[in-house]
Amino acid sequence: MIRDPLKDLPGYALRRVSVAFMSRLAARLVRLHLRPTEATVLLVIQDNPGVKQSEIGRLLGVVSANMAPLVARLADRNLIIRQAVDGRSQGLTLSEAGRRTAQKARGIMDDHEADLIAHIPKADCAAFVRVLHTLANQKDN
Amino acid sequence: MIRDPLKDLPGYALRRVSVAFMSRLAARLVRLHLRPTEATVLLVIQDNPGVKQSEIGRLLGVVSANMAPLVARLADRNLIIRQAVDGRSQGLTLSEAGRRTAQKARGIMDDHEADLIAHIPKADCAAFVRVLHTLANQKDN
DNA sequence: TCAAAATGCTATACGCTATAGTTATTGTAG
DNA sequence: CTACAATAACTATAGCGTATAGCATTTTGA
Repeated sequence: MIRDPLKDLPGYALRRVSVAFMSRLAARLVRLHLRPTEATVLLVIQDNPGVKQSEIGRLLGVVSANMAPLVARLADRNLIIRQAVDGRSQGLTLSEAGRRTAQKARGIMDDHEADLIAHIPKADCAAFVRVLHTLANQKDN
Repeated sequence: MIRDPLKDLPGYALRRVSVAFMSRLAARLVRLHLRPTEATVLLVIQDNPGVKQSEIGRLLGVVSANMAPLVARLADRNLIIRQAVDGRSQGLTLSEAGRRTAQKARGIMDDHEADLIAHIPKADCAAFVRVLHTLANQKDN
């Protein structure tokens, strides 16, 4: 057995857990031909009809350069509808197909979150979630 | 303010925290011209002189196809030395320069981990670390 | 001894991230 | 009202970590 110098680094464990978690989520979403980020964008639009893609980007921490092709893909698949709200920005809404897909995506993501929770010892779960939210809501750059 | 349907998903928070954490680590390591994975590989070699790259890959969860160019880069920079242990595998050791770099990398990573810990409310820190290790050591694929 | 496993490798692709730079529109301060 | 700054959407490009497929060689073990 070889020594593991990263054994005791919480940050490294965080990274490993996140990667594994994300890859499982991606595997579940292939059924809908959605990438994880695409799915999250669909959910945001579902909850905020008429939202602008720049607003979604700010919320999710996705720069506009990456929002553009992402939104274009969803529009090309007729999952969302773009309607100009003024000369430079468009409001995004789910199409009928988009609503169905978003609903399924929500189910998948909820299941996936439930799986995560299920693997956490009950006694520590609340603290764990609390810390994650603390860290996530820190203006960490 | 727009609604955030991901607000209450711990898994999503996990992902965001991990990404932010990694990007800060990467920023700190540019000084050594090391990527995060390269730094972790250096540390593993430092702690396990003569280790084979296949062993490192298994430990860190990096497939051999990705270990090959990674190790080649470190060797090209004369940070590590490859010595054949048999016809197909090589033992990896740090060079003098590699030892210096690994030492600095360890310092950076320790500081980085300390920063993470510092941002966690003390009361929940132990539980948080416990959960991370639980999740990390689950056979999650 | 011979087939299976292991090792290192190339080529290639995907997903998320980022920066730089463009065009057009809107907002605002003088 | 004009000039300048900010906003929005976008293209092009790149870096990093991840993955699969396939290959040549060597070692192992039934």
